[in-house]
Amino acid sequence: MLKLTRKLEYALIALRYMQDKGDTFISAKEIADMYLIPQELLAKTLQQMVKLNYVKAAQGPNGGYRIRNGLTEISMTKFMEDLEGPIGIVDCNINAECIQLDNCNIRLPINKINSNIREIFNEIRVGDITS
Amino acid sequence: MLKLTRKLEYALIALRYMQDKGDTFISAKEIADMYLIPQELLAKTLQQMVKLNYVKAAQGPNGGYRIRNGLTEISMTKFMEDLEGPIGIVDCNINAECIQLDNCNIRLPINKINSNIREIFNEIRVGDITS
DNA sequence: ATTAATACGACTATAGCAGTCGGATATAAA
DNA sequence: TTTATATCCGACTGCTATAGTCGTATTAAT
Repeated sequence: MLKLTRKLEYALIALRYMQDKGDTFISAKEIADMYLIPQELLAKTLQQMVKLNYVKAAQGPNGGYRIRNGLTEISMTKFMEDLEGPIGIVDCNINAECIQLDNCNIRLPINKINSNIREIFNEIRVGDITS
Repeated sequence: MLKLTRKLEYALIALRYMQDKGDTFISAKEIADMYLIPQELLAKTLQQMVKLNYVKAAQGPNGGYRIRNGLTEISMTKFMEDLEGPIGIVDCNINAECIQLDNCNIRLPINKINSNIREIFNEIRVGDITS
């Protein structure tokens, strides 16, 4: 219950590591070996972050990934939702295809809680974790 | 990501319904029919809440469940953890069997976030949802 | 007795997540 | 110009927590 995904964990670990390394390109392999993360999975995650313009990639030998400038300023809500889709502690927060809907007797307070959680992550920046 | 379990949803829906009905015993079937919830699953959840002394049960015809007095005052953190075990957005919040541990470079900030989330649910009482 | 309810353990099913594999492309260095 | 090392990307398999089902026993009102 209320778990983060591994992808998110791996992404944050990688970002923090790259952050420490400054401007040089770091390969997925290096990070995977360092933190005992499945390399393929981490690579895919990094590639997704390339598309999101979170990191920059360089191919070929001595290639790898480098963190984008200013990334640390974005909120965790944006970061998480970019990687994993909308945060919703129940399904109707996301797709609203629940057979209940109006009938549901806990909908409003649950929605409120969901907002609270998004708010928490809004106030945390990626840099708060990776620095 | 960051989902509540169905069990928890069903429990809250049931509690709210029972709350509205006052002192009479309500059968699992009645609630299940009303909210299109799998009856067996709801029944098991209610039975778990009996053990937790959250609700009182009466067997036989006209039996069912009744909400315990004062239940609405307990925190959502306690409620959720009683039903589903510890809240932990990552595994090391719970069992600490991670191969990383000291090596992990995001452990502290992630732990902090976990505390924040537990804090949110600490400040919400069950009655805030069921009343 | 019959009926309608809880009690409870064992079982199966599902789906989202985690991880793997194969092959293509790019590029730096030898 | 060949080789080695990296990203890129889609398809695939595996796993596990959650979700849901079933059977049987027990209880109690009518």
